[in-house]
Amino acid sequence: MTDKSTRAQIVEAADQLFYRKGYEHTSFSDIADTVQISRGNFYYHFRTKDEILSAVIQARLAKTRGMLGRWESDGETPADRIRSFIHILIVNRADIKRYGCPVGSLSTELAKQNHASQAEANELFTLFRVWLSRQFELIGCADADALAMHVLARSQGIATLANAFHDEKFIRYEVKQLEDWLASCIAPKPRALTARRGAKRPAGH
Amino acid sequence: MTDKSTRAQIVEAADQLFYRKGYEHTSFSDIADTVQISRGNFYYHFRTKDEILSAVIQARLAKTRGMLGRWESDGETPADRIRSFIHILIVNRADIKRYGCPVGSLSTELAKQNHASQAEANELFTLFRVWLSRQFELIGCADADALAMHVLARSQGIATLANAFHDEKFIRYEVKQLEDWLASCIAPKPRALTARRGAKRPAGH
DNA sequence: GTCTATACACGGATAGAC
DNA sequence: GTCTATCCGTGTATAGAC
Repeated sequence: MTDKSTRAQIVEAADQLFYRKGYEHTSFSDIADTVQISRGNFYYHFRTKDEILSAVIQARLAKTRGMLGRWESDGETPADRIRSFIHILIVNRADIKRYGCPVGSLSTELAKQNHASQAEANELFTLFRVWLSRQFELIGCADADALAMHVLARSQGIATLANAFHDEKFIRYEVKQLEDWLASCIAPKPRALTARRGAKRPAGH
Repeated sequence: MTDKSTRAQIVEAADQLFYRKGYEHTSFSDIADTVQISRGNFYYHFRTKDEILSAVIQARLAKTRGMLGRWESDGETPADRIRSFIHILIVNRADIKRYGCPVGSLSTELAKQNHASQAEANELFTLFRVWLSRQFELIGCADADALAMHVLARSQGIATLANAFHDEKFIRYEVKQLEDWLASCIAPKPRALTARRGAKRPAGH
């Protein structure tokens, strides 16, 4: 199974490079050099660069599903799980500062190129969106999806500016703000932000 | 002055294309086709692609300074001016949905490429940052710069997700949230978010 | 299954004619 | 000031040897 190993190595190397240099800015040579194979050789494993991208996205999707599953089982409460999500900004702060958010920056790049894998890449966002939305539903929030999108947007903004200004402290500060927002959001006093209509927990879907 | 006209046309075309397709993804041919000149010709106006990028950024800086100046004179209060900033998300919602934020997406792309014009591009962010910060200072907020960064980050996040999900409604919803946040932020009740220490208005700088 | 050799297209860049 | 012709590097892709 040297084949599988080489293929996996290519995907892993491409994953890193696409994140750090961007998809288009990464060349076949870049990948080949990292994996220590000749350029000609790895066309045996992938026919086109697009195929590599697709494999990379699939790998990221699988990895993300695993992570969400772990948060699901580890987190005591839905609020804890949402905090797990917010906390990745801290965990990955060094990379975010240097390369931005892997999900957001890829999505942005592919959107500009009208790339075929655009939809595939957005699945990553959707994964987080649906997962976050379910947590907010469990808490009993009315506009669970809107809240999920809000958390996603805040995270993206933090990553973008931390990257632009190369500022880790900013991440810590804004993460704190976001955590405070979450706390006030899930335990609303009489005068809540959203029109409170009690916890609606749809059965299906 | 056909020279100046052609040069201006090139910068304008490049500006559009860099925004819509990204810097690297835009080729000399793309620009030449738009301006209706041959590829060879426009080397008379610019020596390298990087020079075009630099000119584009300078043009955007000038345009932005003009816009900030207009907001400055048009807005009655600092809060009005900040609302002007937030409101560009609405004004440009169609473009943002399709191409994201011109400032953020360029900054992200250049960061990944370690491009020489990275710092130049970030000046655009700084322009907004300093301007917003001054408005918050005028209002009398303690952490004016942090608030400015917060507004910038929220805006970036909104643009990124609106672009990924091709969703204009999301922009409207989040802009409303941001405006509400601003209102609560500049007129804090006793239990304010930040440790209130009264309005500190530094004279110098 | 991995390598070398090679072909092809394209983008960036230059020289020189008009 | 604009064009054509051309060069070079490199990203992409294939064929075929080992």
